[in-house]
Amino acid sequence: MKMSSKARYGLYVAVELAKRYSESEVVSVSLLAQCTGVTEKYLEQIIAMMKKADIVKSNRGASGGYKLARAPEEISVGEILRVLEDNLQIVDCIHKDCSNGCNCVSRNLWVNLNRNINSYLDTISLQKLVEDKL
Amino acid sequence: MKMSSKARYGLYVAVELAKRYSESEVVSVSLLAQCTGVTEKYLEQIIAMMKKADIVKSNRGASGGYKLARAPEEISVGEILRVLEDNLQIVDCIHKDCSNGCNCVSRNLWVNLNRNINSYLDTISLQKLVEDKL
DNA sequence: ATAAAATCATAGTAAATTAGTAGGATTTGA
DNA sequence: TCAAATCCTACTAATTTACTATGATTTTAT
Repeated sequence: MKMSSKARYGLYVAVELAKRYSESEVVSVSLLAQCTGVTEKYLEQIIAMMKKADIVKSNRGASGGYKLARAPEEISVGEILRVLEDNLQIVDCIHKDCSNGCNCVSRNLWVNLNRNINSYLDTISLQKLVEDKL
Repeated sequence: MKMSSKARYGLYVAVELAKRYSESEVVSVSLLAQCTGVTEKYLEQIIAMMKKADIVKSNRGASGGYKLARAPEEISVGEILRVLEDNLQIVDCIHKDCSNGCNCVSRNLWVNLNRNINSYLDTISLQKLVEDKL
C-alpha cells in the first residue's frame, strides 16, 4: 500500500511548477531536479507521462522547459496520481473479473475504498496544496 | 498503491472465520486454505500475525484450529489490514522525519489521505462485510 | 503409549515490481 | 552552428513480495 516514488516525485514536480506558474514562463528539468533531489533522467520519464496526460506542456530546444497545462486551481492531485500510479487501483479485481468464488464481499470493500481515496484526492487542487490549505 | 496479497488473504481468512463464528468451534488451516485457494503454509504465516495482534485465537493439537478473538461486530477491517500491511502507511515520511526541504506541503496530503483511509476502514466491521452491508 | 492431526517457528528462494541508468536523437534560440 | 534543452527507448540494479520448505511442538483419540 505504498505510493510509488514515481508518483511522489511527479507530485513534487507539479508543486514546483504550480509555485512558478505563469502563462509564459517554463521551467527546465535541471531546475526541477535540483528542487526535488531526483535525477534529471528519471524526472524526464516521469514528466513524459504527465505530458501525455495533458497535465504539463513543454517548449523544446534551448531555453525550453515545462509548465502546467492548466492553472493550478484546475488540476487536482487525484488527476496527477492516477496518471503515475496505475489509476490508483488498490486491487486488480476492481475492474477485472475475479475468480475468487467465496470471498467477493471483499470486492465491494475495495471498490468503496478506491472511490473514497479518489474522491478525496480530487478535492485537492494544486493551488490548495501549494497554499497549504488542506 | 496495491494492497498486498498477504493483506487480502488475511481478510479472506477473517471473513471465513466470521461466517463460522461461534464461541466454541475452531476452523483448521486446511479448511481455510481450501476456501481461500491459498496454500496452508502461507496462510499459517499470515494467521500467525493476526494471532499476535489478538485478532484470532487458536487451539493447538489434534482437532485444533483458529477462531476470531472477538465477535465479528467488534473487529474492523482497518484493524486487520493495519496488522498485515505495515500500518497502512502510504508513504514512509508520515511518521518519520522527512529530509525533503522544499516539498513538505505534500506531507500534509499524505497524512490526511492516510487518516481518510483508516477512518473509512475502521467503520467497516467484519459483521458488516459478511452481511454485505457496506 | 502411540499415532495422527494440528499449530508454531524460521530460514531460504523465486518471481515480480520498482527505481534508476545510460546513450543518443531531435529541436530550437542566440 | 553551437549549446541547451526536450524526447525516446532499452537496459540493469535493487527491493519487495510471495511463496516454499523443513521440522519442532502440542494435543486428542484410540
